Amino acid sequence: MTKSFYITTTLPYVNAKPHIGFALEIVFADIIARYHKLKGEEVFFNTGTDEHGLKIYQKAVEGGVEPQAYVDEYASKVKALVPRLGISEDIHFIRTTDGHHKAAAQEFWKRCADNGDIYKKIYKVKYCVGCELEKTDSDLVDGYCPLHPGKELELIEEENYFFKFSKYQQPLLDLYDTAGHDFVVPKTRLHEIREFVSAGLKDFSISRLASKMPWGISVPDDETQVMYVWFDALINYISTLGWPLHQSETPVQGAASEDLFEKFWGTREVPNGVQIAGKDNLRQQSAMWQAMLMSAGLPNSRQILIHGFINSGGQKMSKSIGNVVDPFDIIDKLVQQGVAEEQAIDALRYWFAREMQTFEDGDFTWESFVESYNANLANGLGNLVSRVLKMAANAEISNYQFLISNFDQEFSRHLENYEIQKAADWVWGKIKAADEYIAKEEPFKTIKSNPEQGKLQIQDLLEQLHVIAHHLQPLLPDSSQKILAALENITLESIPRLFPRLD
RNA sequence: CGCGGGGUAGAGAAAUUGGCAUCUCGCAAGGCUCAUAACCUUGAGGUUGGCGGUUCGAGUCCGCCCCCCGCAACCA
Repeated sequence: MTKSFYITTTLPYVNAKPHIGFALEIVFADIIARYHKLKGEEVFFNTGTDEHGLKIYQKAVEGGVEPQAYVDEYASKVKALVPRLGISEDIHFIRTTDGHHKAAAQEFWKRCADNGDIYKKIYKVKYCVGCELEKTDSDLVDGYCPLHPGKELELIEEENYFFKFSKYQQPLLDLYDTAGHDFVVPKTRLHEIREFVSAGLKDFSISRLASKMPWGISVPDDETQVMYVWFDALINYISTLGWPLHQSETPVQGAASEDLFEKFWGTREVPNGVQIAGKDNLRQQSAMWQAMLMSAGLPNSRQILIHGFINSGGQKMSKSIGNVVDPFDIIDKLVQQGVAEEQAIDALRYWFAREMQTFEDGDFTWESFVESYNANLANGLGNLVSRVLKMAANAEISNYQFLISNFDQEFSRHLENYEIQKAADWVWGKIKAADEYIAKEEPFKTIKSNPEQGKLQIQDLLEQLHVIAHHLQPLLPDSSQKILAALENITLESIPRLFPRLD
């Protein structure tokens, strides 16, 4: 039986351009998805857009458009950006305004309610008249809104539905103990969430008054309330698989036609869902969502991967500092300097994979990006491809029967553990080894003194290059294909010039 | 004493169970000419934040102190 692999990103909220952090996340997910696909597994790779909520509603109203029209426009923009990061073409893209998602969210709610985990409670919110917005305690500075420090906050009461998160404290702790040390990766995040849950859980509100915030999914059997955005958003992980198949009377456009849920999300005994998210999402992914799944009587996730943040010039990216880095600006900048678009995309993917420590924070500066590009892509990979293929063409070796086309064990182990940086390091170790081989054996000399021996050395190098290109497939989909294609039929004219040096 | 993560050449990072402090970039010298002014070799550069302890031996284990960064719940 073919193994099945499921991975999902979080869904970006559609009120702004996708952030570089999301680009990092989806590229990581894509590398992992491609790896599993190349191993012959059946892969379901999910992303999409989170489209409900107050902010979106307000933006739409400000712009004088219907919320649906507003999110349609943004969703199509996000969707269009996906191929610009070299993401697998067969990725599934779910929108939380899709009909089958809404139906799934309502069914999910019902199951939690049937299990006695949803109740109504008066909810007090602090409201800043200046901003005309609700404020949470963490928004406040010394008890005042930082934007309107003089104004007293009003206390508003409204009745909302709450989810019995507190009931799941022990079940969650049990889950962390039994699901394995790699339930949350890296371990330190598992430790963090365990500490958080141990400290005690408070029930949280999961609805809003429809009269105040109409842009959401209706609460079943209560037209006056809509679901609070992220309660519905998390459910996309399974609604994308067509859950709950048997509850949907009429097929909805975009919904899966076969029962993909068990195949990819797995069962209680063998959970199979892998989620990747930023460190800001640790609680939602590994505590709240897990409690929600338990409440609905569904299998938990298999694994949750928590990546770090990208700082800019040593500081947190923020609009007020003006140091926000847009991933598409990086690509555009490379293109302006003469790098082909696909190569620019691969260069960005390279940076995410190799220059970011997979689960730690990283720092982006254009200078260090260029430095790493020149050292590893231009001088390292690109130059090696040129010199090896040129030698082969000169020696009139036009093709060669390659021996190895499996992933190396060590490389595989790194990717199975989601250690993307270590996997990339492995490949660049091979590149270095090939350069050293050339310096040591000097096949360009041998070919003159002892043609037969020289040919063998060059074939050895072609083999090494083939191994490198094979292992680069998940990381640099375009460049690796160009190298593999060039190896098929080697001529002086067909040598690809990958990653021209930047000034 | 709220929770968690850090501090290792100029910069960024590695270092199984304690066992020669290593790698990349940058810098200096040499080599090579197949290659994208690339590639290879060698070298300079360190009190591993501080003090004390355990040990034949500590970046690693223990104690105290100093500094940095996240989180602190309905910010999606």
